[in-house]
Parts: sequence; structure tokens; C-alpha cells
Amino acid sequence: MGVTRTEIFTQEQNELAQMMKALAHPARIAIIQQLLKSQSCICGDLVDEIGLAQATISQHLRELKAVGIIKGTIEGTSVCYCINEEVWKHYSKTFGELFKSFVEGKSCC
Amino acid sequence: MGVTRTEIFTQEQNELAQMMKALAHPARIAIIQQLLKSQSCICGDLVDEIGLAQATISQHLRELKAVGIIKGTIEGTSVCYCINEEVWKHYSKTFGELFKSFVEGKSCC
DNA sequence: TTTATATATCGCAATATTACGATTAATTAT
DNA sequence: ATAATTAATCGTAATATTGCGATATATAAA
Repeated sequence: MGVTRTEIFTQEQNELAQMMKALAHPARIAIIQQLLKSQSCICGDLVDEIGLAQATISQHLRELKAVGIIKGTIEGTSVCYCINEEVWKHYSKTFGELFKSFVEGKSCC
Repeated sequence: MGVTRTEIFTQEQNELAQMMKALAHPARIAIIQQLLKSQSCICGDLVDEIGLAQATISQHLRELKAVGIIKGTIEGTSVCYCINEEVWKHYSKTFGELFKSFVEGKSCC
């Protein structure tokens, strides 16, 4: 009990859920929004702009990196993060397909 | 420690995160997919098709209902669930806007 | 009224997430 | 070499989520 039973779901369902989960925290949304605006992509700037501890931001960055949605490049003593275009497009397409699969007026109640 | 610090984020960021969270579980994705296919929308059928206990499915249904993405109608002794069109469109639009705000080739690393 | 059926809720155990201080590791500047 | 700077990781506490059996609730059938 207490563990998500991924084995009973399809790969697609698990992947969709994982994608959603990666963005299911306001700090991670904030990070993504910053990177989309594409000004400061330096980790330290993200720490300043979002009001969480450095360790916490680093943890959120790791989660986003784990699903591939961002990538980081070391620049001297700091790290520059940005959106991984390829993965971002994949997310965009997958989410888009889910939402467009809704057929207007088909609701039964 | 251990509580999401919603107070330091914008309403938009919190709302986006909450929307993602509602769909951040394969069982809830599976439920939504079933309702999109719009055959069996009866709770009991969902329990049969997804392999989780009745209590667990009921809990996931409650979470989806809590964010308004589905609605349930009592039909005799059973309950018919379906997508809430209005809320679904709102989700679709909000997610769409986030993803289309990505500017091609702007990544700095 | 009694019984059967369907769903929601309660209570609990297992696990996961969030946050942060402290520390480590790696690079740059002195 | 040493100190300063930046980010990752460790360890831990607080809280949230997941799953399910048991029970409650509500309607329908007998």
C-alpha cells in the first residue's frame, strides 16, 4: 500500500502522468516560466527570483532535468539551464493530443 | 518544512501546478481517457477496467471532481461521471498557452 | 420492511514529496 | 596554494499521497 501501481497502467498513461508530475509544483512552473522568458537561466538567479533555498531549487532543477525537459550547461562556476527544445515539443504534442481528443457535446451527463 | 510554499508564487503558477497535479497519476489519466472515449462512465465500470480497489478509484474520482475537471450524476444506485466541458476547455487553453509560449531557437545553451 | 447493489468515507500503513541547513565538489580569483 | 563563489548532494523533519479493508450511506429490488 502507498505505492503507485504503475504495472497495471499502459506505458502511455504512466508517461503522461510523469510528465504532468514534473510540472505539478509551482516552483517548477516558475522555473519553466523563467526559462521560457529566457532571461536569467543561471541557477543562482533562479534562486534569487523564486524565494526558495538554494538546495530546494537545485532539487527542483534535478527533477526537471530527470524528465529531460531542461538541460544545464556548466559555465565557469555557475550553471546555465534552459529548455530542451526536443523534449518540450514532445510534451507539447502529447498534451495537445490528449486535450484535442475531447469530442464536443459527447458528455453523457 | 515539507509544505509547498504557495504564498510565494503567483496565482497563475499555483493554478497551473494544481491542474498538472490533478492529472499527475496514471489512474487519473486512465479515468480521463475512459471518459474521453465516453463509453462506460459508470463508476463501477471504471473500477472494473482499471485494476484498483473501489475505494481507491473513488478517491481519484474525488480529486478530479475537486478541480472541476469531471462531474458526476447520480443514476439510481450508480453514478455516471463525465468530463466537465467548460473546465476541460479551460485546461486545454491554459496548457496550450504555456506550451506555445516557447520561442524556437531562443535557448541559450 | 428487508435485502441487494453501488458508491463514498474513515482509518491506517507504506511511501513519496517538499523544504532547508550543512556539507561537499568544482571552478575561478587572489 | 589559498580563498571565494557556485551548485549539487546528504540528512532529516514535516507533510502529502497512495492504496485498501471496513464501514457508512443511499437507492432499488424483492
